[in-house]
Amino acid sequence: MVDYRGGISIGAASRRSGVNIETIRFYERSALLKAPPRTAGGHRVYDTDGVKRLNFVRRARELGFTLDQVRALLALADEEETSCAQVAALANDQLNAVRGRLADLARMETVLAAMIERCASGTVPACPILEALFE
Amino acid sequence: MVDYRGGISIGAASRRSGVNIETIRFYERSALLKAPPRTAGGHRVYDTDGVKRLNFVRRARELGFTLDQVRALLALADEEETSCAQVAALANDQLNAVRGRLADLARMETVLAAMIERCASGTVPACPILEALFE
DNA sequence: ATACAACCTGTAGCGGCTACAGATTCAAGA
DNA sequence: TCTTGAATCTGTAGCCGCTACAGGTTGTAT
Repeated sequence: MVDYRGGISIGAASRRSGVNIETIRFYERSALLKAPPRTAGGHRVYDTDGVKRLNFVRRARELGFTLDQVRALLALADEEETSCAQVAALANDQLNAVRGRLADLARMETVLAAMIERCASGTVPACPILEALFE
Repeated sequence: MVDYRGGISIGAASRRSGVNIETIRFYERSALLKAPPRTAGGHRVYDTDGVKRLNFVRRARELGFTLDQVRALLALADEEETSCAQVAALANDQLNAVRGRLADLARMETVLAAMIERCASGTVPACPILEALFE
């Protein structure tokens, strides 16, 4: 009864942030999030700030930032004078990485579509897809 | 001198196929490739067919097929009557997966670019990127 | 014969989770 | 208050697709 007062359980924090319970614990182990206070019985207690951070991590992850980058972003967010330039630099790196992957996938799409097209249209003896892979 | 005759070493096969030596051994362990014959001393010996298969795997991987899919493709390639339809089905699955990932990345690109744009243009008090991540 | 590159096996690590097992604690009803 | 049953706890292992060792053995050129 002297429990969770004010705060919420990890399950509730998970529901509110959209971050899996196991993942929250994993983030804590990975020093991505600092360990929250505990109830007398040892259960983690989260407050609104904790949930905010979980949301932050989830959104950053959805944008493809690595855990290292998220750690860096969180550190910057915690500084007194937020240096927007450093944040923008990280975001720019990530934008470039995303664009690189987009280009890769676009190439893959083109090749796959062409292979399937060739397969559907022709009445070739051997499978043109396998042929293409063997070259 | 009774070695490698006809065939080539794993290093040569690696160079010719563009597949890392360690990765070749990993593929063998993963039952993706069957174990090649050995020299008297135990070194792997590859022939042109082996190199062909390595190239096949590399190309399939470059198109984003999982190792399970590559295994399936190789199995289909080894059948007497190659059922092109099954191959095409696998390729289609992969095309859909690629398109899904493309859509995800496109979304990520849009959001990142918008965040950076906002950061560059405005002379806002707090960093707009961090704000956006915190929402 | 010697040197040294290339190869061998086995194991462990990466990132980013996810999935247990087995023990404990919490909250609600009787 | 007692009892259930859900939620939480820790610790460990697994997933994919490699990559990187360590420590030992072969292959080849001089």
